[in-house]
Amino acid sequence: MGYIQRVESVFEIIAEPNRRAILSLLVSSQQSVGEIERQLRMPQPAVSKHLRVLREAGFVESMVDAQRRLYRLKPGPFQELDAWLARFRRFWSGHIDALDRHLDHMDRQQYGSSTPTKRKTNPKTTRPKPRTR
Amino acid sequence: MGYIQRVESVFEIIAEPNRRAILSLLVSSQQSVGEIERQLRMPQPAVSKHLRVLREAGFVESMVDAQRRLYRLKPGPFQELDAWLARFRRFWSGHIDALDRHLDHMDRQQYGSSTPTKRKTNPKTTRPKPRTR
DNA sequence: GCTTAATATGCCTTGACACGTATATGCTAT
DNA sequence: ATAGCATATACGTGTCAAGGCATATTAAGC
Repeated sequence: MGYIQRVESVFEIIAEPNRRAILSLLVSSQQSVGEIERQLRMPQPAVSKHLRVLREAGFVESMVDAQRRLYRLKPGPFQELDAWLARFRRFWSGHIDALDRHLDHMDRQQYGSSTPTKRKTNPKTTRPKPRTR
Repeated sequence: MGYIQRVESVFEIIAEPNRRAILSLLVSSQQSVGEIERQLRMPQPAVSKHLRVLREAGFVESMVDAQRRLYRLKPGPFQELDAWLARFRRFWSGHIDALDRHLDHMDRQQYGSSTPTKRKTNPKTTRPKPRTR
């Protein structure tokens, strides 16, 4: 962990499972490093390192309590995540019409979410020779 | 990119900036690989690889159109992200009372979100000798 | 058949990051 | 001052994934 202030995006921060676990712990109430360490069965340096990343990214803030540090959530990055998600929310929330418009924007053909190794031959679609480039 | 089906979490998927860019592109409408390649100025193999990751994670689905593949969004993973975020939503959305309750759950002391290298001496707090462990 | 366009995949390299361990720093009470 | 607890940091290491490049696959038109 060098001295260079790596500005990681909020997305990279929450990509780490242990960091998400810490955040989930802090939802109930603020916790000290030792409490987090015990509840998550995680070595103490790991907890401190993750907390540092979370703190520098604005997810948490720390408070001095004798020898301990109490950590609690801060809303900023969560709002940022929510703002990003909002752009995609029209695809599922509320009514389905936005999704539907998107769906039959094209004639229904075979859709698959897995690997498209075997392709169906599609003899009916006659298209001009591609010269797009 | 081996044959092993690596089940990455949705969080790891959207941690990649280029993948987020692709998802943002697909918000407006479905796009072919070539269109994404040109708009994002990204080499084609990179686009295909990211699309594969997104497809296997359920973020997008592909549709055959002659030699091209049209990709469009799928709602599932976004709902999953939204569900995770919902647990933290009480910290900022709606009324502030939930946040406030959390705030003055402890007496206000010095809070800082940056590195706590210099600590203030806190002479008033007299505590018993720590014997927790 | 061949050629070209469109997309997918394989291989290799490189860099970032999480982890473990040891150590440093800070605080409190005796 | 000294000891012990709590937390932070430094260092070395391994792993994994993104990027670059070449190549394979598929489709369409000649």
